[in-house]
Amino acid sequence: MARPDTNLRATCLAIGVLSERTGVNIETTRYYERIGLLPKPDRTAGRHRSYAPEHVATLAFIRRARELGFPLETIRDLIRLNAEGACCETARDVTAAHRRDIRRKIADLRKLDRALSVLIDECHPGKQPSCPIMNALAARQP
Amino acid sequence: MARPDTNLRATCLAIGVLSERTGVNIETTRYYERIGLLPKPDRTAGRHRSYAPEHVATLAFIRRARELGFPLETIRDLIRLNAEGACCETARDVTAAHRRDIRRKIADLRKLDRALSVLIDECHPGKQPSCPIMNALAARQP
DNA sequence: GCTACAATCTGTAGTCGCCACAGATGCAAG
DNA sequence: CTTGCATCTGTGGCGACTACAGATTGTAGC
Repeated sequence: MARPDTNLRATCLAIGVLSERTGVNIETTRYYERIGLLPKPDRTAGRHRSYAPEHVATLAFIRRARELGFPLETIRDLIRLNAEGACCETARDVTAAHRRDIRRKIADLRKLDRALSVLIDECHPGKQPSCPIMNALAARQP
Repeated sequence: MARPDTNLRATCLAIGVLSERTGVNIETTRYYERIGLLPKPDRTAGRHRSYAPEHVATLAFIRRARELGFPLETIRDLIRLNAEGACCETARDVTAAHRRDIRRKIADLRKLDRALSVLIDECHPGKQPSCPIMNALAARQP
């Protein structure tokens, strides 16, 4: 009748197992706890952390959000929203704002790409008296 | 005959003037010196930094390279290359490598953009029982 | 020369999101 | 009981700055 995980302890995980299961580095997990992103787990008699299933869920949540590039402070908000439920609109807004950030970064990087490409295209090693790339960097007056 | 800047001191700049002229923050300029990117300038009797024209040129070089997104360690190499002259091929290689980095970052960000867009498109606030964004983040098993 | 006030000085700590280490414990198997 | 791995705490590093605090120095007006 009583299955093994009727015992609460049995479902709890050491930090190493948690790490493997979620793909989050041990040190990173402790870091998340330190900054208050992951709740403090119970401890064993010897002060080792003992993670309950909800910790696994939260850490996996954090990992997936990180994979989507959300900053930790935003993830903090998302976790709160998720706990509150009924958050679809806000979640959408937060995600859309994040996508705007990403797109801004892409635009910035594309500008760099174009500028670098111009320099590279101008540069024909061995066929010019001076290097266009170095000239651009060392330009007297822009 | 003797023009004002026959006097060497006259062409030297305080850090504030250097900062304005190159557009590099004062603190940043000192930081570049600390990490050995910008050579240490002479000092006045009162230990204030006194920058010669070559410092202006180097700092302007650094600034332009930073605007192109080169990391400081690469800029260190570029400065050395520039001082050595006859560097066109290497400069081109360094720039091309940097462009590859930029393009990799763009590709990564575009992946994020697409993933976020899928979530945003799936999310229609008020028309669904649960939020697709939150479901994706809190997914039981990926 | 004196007095304000601005500029500069040094040194340190904070940012973001981790990762790595040292040295001390804890724990489980043989 | 010992061996050897896991975990503990605390600290410092990364990149590229920025922001102070508190002490000097430089300079302009009087």
